[in-house]
Amino acid sequence: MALSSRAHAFSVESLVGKSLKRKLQENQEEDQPGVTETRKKETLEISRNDETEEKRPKSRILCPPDSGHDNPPKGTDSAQVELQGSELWRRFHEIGTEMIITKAGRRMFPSVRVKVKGLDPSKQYYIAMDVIPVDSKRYRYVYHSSQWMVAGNTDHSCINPRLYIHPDSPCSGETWMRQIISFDRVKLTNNEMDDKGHIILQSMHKYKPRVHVIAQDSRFDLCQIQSLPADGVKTFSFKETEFTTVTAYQNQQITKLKIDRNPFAKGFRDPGRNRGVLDGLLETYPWRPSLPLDFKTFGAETHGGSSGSSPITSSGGAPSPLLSPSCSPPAFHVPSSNLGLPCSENYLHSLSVPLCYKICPTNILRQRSFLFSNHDKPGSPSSHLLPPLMFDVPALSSFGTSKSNKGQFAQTPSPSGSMLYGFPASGNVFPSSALSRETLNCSFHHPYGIYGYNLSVPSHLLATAGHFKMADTFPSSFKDVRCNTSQWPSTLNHCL
Amino acid sequence: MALSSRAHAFSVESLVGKSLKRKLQENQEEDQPGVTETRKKETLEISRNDETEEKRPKSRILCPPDSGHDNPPKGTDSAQVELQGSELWRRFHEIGTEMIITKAGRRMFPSVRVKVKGLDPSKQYYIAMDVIPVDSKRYRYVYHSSQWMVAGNTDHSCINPRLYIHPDSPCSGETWMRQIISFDRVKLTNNEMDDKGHIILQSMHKYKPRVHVIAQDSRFDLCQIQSLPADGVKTFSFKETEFTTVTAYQNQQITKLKIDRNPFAKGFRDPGRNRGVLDGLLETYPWRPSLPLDFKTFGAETHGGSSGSSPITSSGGAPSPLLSPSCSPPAFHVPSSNLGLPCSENYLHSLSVPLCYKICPTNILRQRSFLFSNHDKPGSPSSHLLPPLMFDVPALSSFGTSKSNKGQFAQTPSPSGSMLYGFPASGNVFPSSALSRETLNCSFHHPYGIYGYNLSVPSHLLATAGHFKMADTFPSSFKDVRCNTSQWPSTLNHCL
DNA sequence: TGCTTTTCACCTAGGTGGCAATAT
DNA sequence: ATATTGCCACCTAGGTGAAAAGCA
Repeated sequence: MALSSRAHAFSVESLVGKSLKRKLQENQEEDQPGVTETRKKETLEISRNDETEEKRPKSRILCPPDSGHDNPPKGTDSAQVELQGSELWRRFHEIGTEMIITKAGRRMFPSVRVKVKGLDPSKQYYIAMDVIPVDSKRYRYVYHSSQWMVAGNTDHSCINPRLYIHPDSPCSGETWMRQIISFDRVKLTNNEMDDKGHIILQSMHKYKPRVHVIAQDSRFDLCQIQSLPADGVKTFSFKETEFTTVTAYQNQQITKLKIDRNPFAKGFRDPGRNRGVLDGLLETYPWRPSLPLDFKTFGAETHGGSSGSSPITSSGGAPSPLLSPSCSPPAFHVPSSNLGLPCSENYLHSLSVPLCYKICPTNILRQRSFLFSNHDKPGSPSSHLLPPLMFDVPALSSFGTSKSNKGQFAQTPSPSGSMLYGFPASGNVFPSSALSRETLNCSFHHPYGIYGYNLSVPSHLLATAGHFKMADTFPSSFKDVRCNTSQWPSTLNHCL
Repeated sequence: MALSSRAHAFSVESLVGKSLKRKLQENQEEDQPGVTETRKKETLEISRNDETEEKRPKSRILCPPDSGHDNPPKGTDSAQVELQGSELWRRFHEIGTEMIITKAGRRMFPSVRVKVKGLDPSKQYYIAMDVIPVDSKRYRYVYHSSQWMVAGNTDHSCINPRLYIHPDSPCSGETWMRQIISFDRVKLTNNEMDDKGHIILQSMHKYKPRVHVIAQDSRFDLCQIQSLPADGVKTFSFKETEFTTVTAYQNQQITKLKIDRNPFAKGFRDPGRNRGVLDGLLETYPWRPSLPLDFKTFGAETHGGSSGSSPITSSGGAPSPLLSPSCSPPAFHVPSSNLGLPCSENYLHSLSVPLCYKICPTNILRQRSFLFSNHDKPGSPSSHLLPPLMFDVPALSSFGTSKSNKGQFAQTPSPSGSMLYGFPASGNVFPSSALSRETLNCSFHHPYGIYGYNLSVPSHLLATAGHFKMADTFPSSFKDVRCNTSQWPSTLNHCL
């Protein structure tokens, strides 16, 4: 790896020394062969919680700092948020996380990814992120001591931080809870005049991202609210996500870790090193249920972003078959499917993929084909891993797909696709995947529209049972095809 | 350009001859220097309408074939849909449009893009697309005659076509009408077992895309509807968008036109030809308000996709400063801004960009900063050209941006970004851009969050006036920053 | 003999850190 | 003496048609 000559001159040796010590400790934590993924996670949680606002042993779920507040929010009372990829965050945090900010805007790496629990499944929520100053100090990196030192004061009190509303907002609690909520696409800028909606920060300052869960007032139509309720907001932050803003990396350990973990920086990786290829795979496959290969290279250099591949078991509700990776590459994760198929090699970072839905192959299933609609943008782009309701809905397209469909998911780029046989309806139509499976009475042998989306697949639509009576829609003259739409809904109602 | 040897052997000469004749005609239509953009458009409309279902001279707005139907839809009665990029479609249609279908799914080129009028601005609509058979024939391309011949019959009556719901759905009529509604990301497949939501077609058949405007029943909460109303659907189709499905191009004129017009096929363009570079620019800048350079190369080969650069004036409401290109490259268009700045060279095809909003630079504007929310995913990815409500909202960030912001828009990739100072609210909060401008009392000198999105920016959120009282949100101890959210909404209500 | 599938080079589009030039 | 900016090579990710191979 090419290192900044300046940084090299001052701190290489001390940094490397430090780094190695930490690695040894981490290996002890993370690389015990007999420890289950979950137990490893818990171990990490406990140690991590030493730094978080609220210590909850054996759980990484973080209660908001303002819980029990005088004006208790409605609809978010029991909300819990857990940081995903906390191992990677922690590794950066131990070194002293730096985030580059540029005029044009720079993504965060790692990015903030959370899982939310305790929401009312039927309520609508906004989820948002902002970045607030950790203190009022300006910092300066001292190379010879490899430390950040206070270099002055800054008054942040008059700065209104920009709030980044997660693009899937608003969305039902159920849908939010089924997803990994990712803020991958947030960009940081030092341009005070930024007009691109990026989060504006000052360089050489310390900041901390926050996540807000905001209840949508149910009295208002989702599309007609004129203002938000005065309550119903719960805020979460994580100590390990603190970072110092820079315009160029100061600590070369940070540089090294970024290069190692961020797939977009792969070009700077040292090809001679042990990791490299396999680590890249790990980042590409942030979550893989059962391939032992994934963990082969979990040596001294791989744990941070990838050892976290240990799934996080959802604490509320049924354990999800699609679990979150501990690493937080900006990539979006393509769950292999809840059927245990391995992910194909797709780094679906800024992929735009059609929503997931599986539709009855009408040539095979001549009778009414079902389509399910999830109005809550289930395949939302930035929601990783956890398949939307859609994912279970699907169904009959598995017939005959064994040969052709494997390894094909995520080849689609479209961030837009929402495919229905009928009409979109509520995401709450099928509260459980079991229902849709039963409804469809189909067997599952293949992935069902498991497309991880990092892109904002703005689909708030979704599959619905439905069908076109083609015979009706095609008069003998095809010149003026008319869609007698009154045929649809009555049929659809059967499915909904 | 390398041509299929087979195709070449049979039909090169006749095809080229045909092609040249058409080009001459088209040049007559489109390259009269004294004719305004709008008039050119109208000329084309008239000739195009010769082929459309409903002939409406001087207007390319197409009434749906089913208007006046027994069961008149509610909420879509007056809906009108006009095809964008019809010049390009028409050029393909004259040759005999072919669309490649593959197992993995192939995009359409041109893609279907429409503009909708006559909606109730405050109502919610879904907009969807499907592809239906034009007839029940199977076709075969006869090289020596360069014609498609009937080769057999097919029974389509039992096939349920997949309906592709536009990812921005549901969305208010106002927002829909402000956008070019693009179906760029639709993919066609010949895989009957497709589980990726692509539109399934049979090769060597003729099809026609349709666009459906579907009224959302206002009695239901947008997020809680269980089924769609039995009425309120209006369907539109365009003769010039008919195409024959193929697995490999048959007519080399089609191949040539695709290569010339589709930026992704640029690698196959003949570098020695006149067009090439500048045509590429034209496709990259589908709409440019005033740069004469854009039209310099409108020679024999450029009209189809780019001559359409002539803006289409919105028939309903105030003329939009951001108009649609006639061409339909799969790219998404980055309007230079409604302020007349030229687009930077961005082919924002699968770009994911943060929503557009411009926020008061708080360092300059210390008083309450405004943030506007458009609940209707205004910067939606697939909605090209026409800026969402957001675009006007912005405001004060123009201070001091003159130097740094030019040519920067669209550098952002995030399909997700929704940036607020406060909370998202309804897209109907600011029914006109004038309002927001007045509200903000700011001058416009620069682009305001003009980000074209092709990606599904699933943002149905949006900017709202708002502010963080940082002094309140930052207790002296920054360890546990708490967001006393009760502070927000009351403030926001002032703005909403 | 057709038609389909696979693979490929060549594009678009954009996210990385390095590095030299330029501010401050 | 630092900090910032702009440009770059090098990545990821995916959309093209060509051409060869495969299939019926």
